[in-house]
Amino acid sequence: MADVAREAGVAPITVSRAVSHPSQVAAHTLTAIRRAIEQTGYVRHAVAGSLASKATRCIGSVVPVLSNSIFADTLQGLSEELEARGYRLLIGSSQYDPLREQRVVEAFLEQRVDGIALTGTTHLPALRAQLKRSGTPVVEMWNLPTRPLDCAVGFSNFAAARAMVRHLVSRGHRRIAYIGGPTYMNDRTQARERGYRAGLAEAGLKAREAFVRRTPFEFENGARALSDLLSKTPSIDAVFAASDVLAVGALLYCLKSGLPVPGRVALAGLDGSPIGAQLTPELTSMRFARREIGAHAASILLGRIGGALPGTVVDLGFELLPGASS
Amino acid sequence: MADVAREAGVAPITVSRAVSHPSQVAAHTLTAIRRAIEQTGYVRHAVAGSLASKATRCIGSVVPVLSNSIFADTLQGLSEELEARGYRLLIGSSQYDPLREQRVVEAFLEQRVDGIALTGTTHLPALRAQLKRSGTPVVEMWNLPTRPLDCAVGFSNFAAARAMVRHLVSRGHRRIAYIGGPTYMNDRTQARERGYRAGLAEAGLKAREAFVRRTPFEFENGARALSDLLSKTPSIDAVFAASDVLAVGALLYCLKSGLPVPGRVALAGLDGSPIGAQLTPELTSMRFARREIGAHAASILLGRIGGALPGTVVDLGFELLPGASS
DNA sequence: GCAATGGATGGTAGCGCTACCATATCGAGG
DNA sequence: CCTCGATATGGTAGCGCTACCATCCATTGC
Repeated sequence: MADVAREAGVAPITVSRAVSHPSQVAAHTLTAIRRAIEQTGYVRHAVAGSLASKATRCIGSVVPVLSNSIFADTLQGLSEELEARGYRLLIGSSQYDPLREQRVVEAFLEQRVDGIALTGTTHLPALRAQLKRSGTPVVEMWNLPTRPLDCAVGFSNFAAARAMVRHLVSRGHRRIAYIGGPTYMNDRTQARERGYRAGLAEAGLKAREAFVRRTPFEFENGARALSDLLSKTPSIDAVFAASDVLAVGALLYCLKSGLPVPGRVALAGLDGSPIGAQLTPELTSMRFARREIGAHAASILLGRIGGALPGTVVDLGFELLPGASS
Repeated sequence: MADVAREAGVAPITVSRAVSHPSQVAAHTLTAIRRAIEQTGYVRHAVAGSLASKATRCIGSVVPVLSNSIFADTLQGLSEELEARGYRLLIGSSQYDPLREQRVVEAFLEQRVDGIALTGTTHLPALRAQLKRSGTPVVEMWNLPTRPLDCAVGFSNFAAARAMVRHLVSRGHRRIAYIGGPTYMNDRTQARERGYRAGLAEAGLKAREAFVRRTPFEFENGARALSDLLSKTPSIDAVFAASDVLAVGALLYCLKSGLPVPGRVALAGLDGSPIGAQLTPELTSMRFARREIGAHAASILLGRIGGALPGTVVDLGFELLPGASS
């Protein structure tokens, strides 16, 4: 930077301003500095800048996994919105493990990110304490917390699951089984399972533990769970899979086995994934505002960085996508 | 840090060592410092550390998109390997736009990442120059460059595509159409298309432009392209889709339309995506070492940071996954 | 015509850490 | 007993930038 300043015939501080706050520098000075930067091949040292300004212009985000495209859409929304405002996005994955989540967040705090976006509302108490102590703005995504850490944006996983069960009931199904993800430290999955039970209760149906399967989010597991349900409890007439990965796996299993859907068993998912819409029969699912969750999360964080108060909770709702599978 | 030092009764530099190079500090001192850190709630300031040590222990990576799980696997491999060695991964997406790739890399260089992992071997000349000038270790992934920027790890997209055409020919298909991605600044897609033509030429078949479709990687586009091919050139007996997203879209279109596969038209993809294996008929595809590409990229970069010379190029090959769709 | 105003630029100090060298301490060996 | 080397700890300087205040000049209003 000293080189650039010498080359342009100005003080280093003016170069700094030309790079970071161009509006505060006269047009001709700016031109001279830009040429000098070009000539010297200067690359701004963001690390030094962050240290001096006490702001990194980076936001850290934790998602369970990258391989599930539902979170990819949210990250895309986050990233685009942040980039437009001159911020960068750091991404970490927790692999659905709260301890890994904590470690990723600790690394973010060491990097002094200006804000953090977490997936879900269940976090280790130690992590909650660390976040509070650090004073870093935080937004929880993909569910509505009863007690937000700071801010949140998402939808009610409980209500979405209940609505899907209502839909299945309205289609005349009564013996509705459930395939969902593991519930340990996963508020979204827990809420969906509770929504399933609530939907049954509402319709005067009783929830049977024999109708419930919990398994990691992989196509094969959806297929395996359905096959198991059909053999152990053949009386079922519908399956609600609380994730499209599992639902698609189940549906493909039916197609492979020649089981009519919804003739033998009706199927419904959640998440509104693109692949479900391509299948025959089209998978009944639930659309969530995946991209918008990210975009809103970005806005909320930037607002908080700009001085807005914590406590914002945004509900983006959901939309039923009825398909021929139910 | 000064607080911690006072609390533990040592000099700040000893605290620094306790955090960064614990082996150089006596056991009892370490214990005292650890307790002091606990008590004061000290969080290491990685930004200041990076400035002083001239090393950020961060690697930047650019992928075309996050929503395609094939790159997610590579990122997972990268991330795990890096974490195990105390490095962190920054992720940026180019959206298949070389200008965006350049901007993402520029941001990485400003952050002074210790290494960069790029997807593909086609980059804007300005970017190549910037990377050379910066001296940052770089590894190109997912293809074998004729002229590597620095190091590379991947496989021959050309040979993989040609092998798939050979497979289709061996199954008796002669009028083989092609559905691939847009070729602009995308070396993988270009190589696959060349592989397709080479495979045809080898078998004494001539490549017809009317048999070729180029379209962005979305399920719907695979379906649309196949439908278009079947109506405009109904004589085709096989389609090679140079990406599983397009191939799955095409296969689902056949299932929906009641077209027998491979009876009416045989189908083959590339990428070995999990969904293709779940379909009926199972999609013929090609497995690439997606995770290993990332893991190797990490090793190579860390080697370069440790002083290894540039020029390493690793070919991880590919494996044909014959399915019932061809 | 002169103070008041505002825009452009510069000097200085310091962000929090670590590299480098210096120093202190201890036990082993001659 | 003294030297030597190994291990543990400390002092100092500086990484490259920006916040803060000061300065300077041109313009404006009365």
